[in-house]
Amino acid sequence: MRPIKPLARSFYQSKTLKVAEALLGAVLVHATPEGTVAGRIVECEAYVGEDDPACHASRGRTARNGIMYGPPGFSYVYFTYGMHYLLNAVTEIEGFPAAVLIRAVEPLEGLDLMAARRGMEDVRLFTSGPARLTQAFGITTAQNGLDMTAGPLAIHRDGRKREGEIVWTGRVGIRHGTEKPWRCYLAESPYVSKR
DNA sequence: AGAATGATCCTCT
DNA sequence: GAGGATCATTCTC
Repeated sequence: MRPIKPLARSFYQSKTLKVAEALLGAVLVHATPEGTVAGRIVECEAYVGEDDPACHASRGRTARNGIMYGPPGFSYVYFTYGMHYLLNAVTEIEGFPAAVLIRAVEPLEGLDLMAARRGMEDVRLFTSGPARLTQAFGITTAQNGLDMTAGPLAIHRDGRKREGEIVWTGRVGIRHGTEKPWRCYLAESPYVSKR
């Protein structure tokens, strides 16, 4: 009943800010042998090109950030703080490094599996943060570089009309580039990460 | 307020 | 190659 068709590559091959806003309300799905989990995206951030000081590509292409230089619609998953994985969707044309960080989703399917992976029962804390959601979804660097227009990790358009107001603020958890209002979220959602 | 915890990258040899 | 700073965070104290 859920979303059937993943968002196409053309959706991602667009201005990153536009993609970030359009992803609000879309549904992230991850199918694994353990089961399938799904959640509605309620918070995103844009990281745009080598001139964006907060973007991993700000110091040029490396082995780690190479995925962002590739074609749009692929996953960019990286490990940070010695314990956390963060999920991005690559945007814009091939050769231009940019991506949208998925910061929070509203749990829709696979709640039991999310609880098991998170080791807690509070639904509000399952996916309300970029590292929380990757843990709940079972996403690690094993999922880096996957084509999200097809396959086990994908983002689907939600059939429903998007409800609620969209808010833009500065990005969270970065040192440089905090003045750019490139974080967007659904104002009414209780699953937005704090701050 | 600070610890946890390790991959990555920069700056030297 | 080795050493050290830096981290798109979360949880607990």
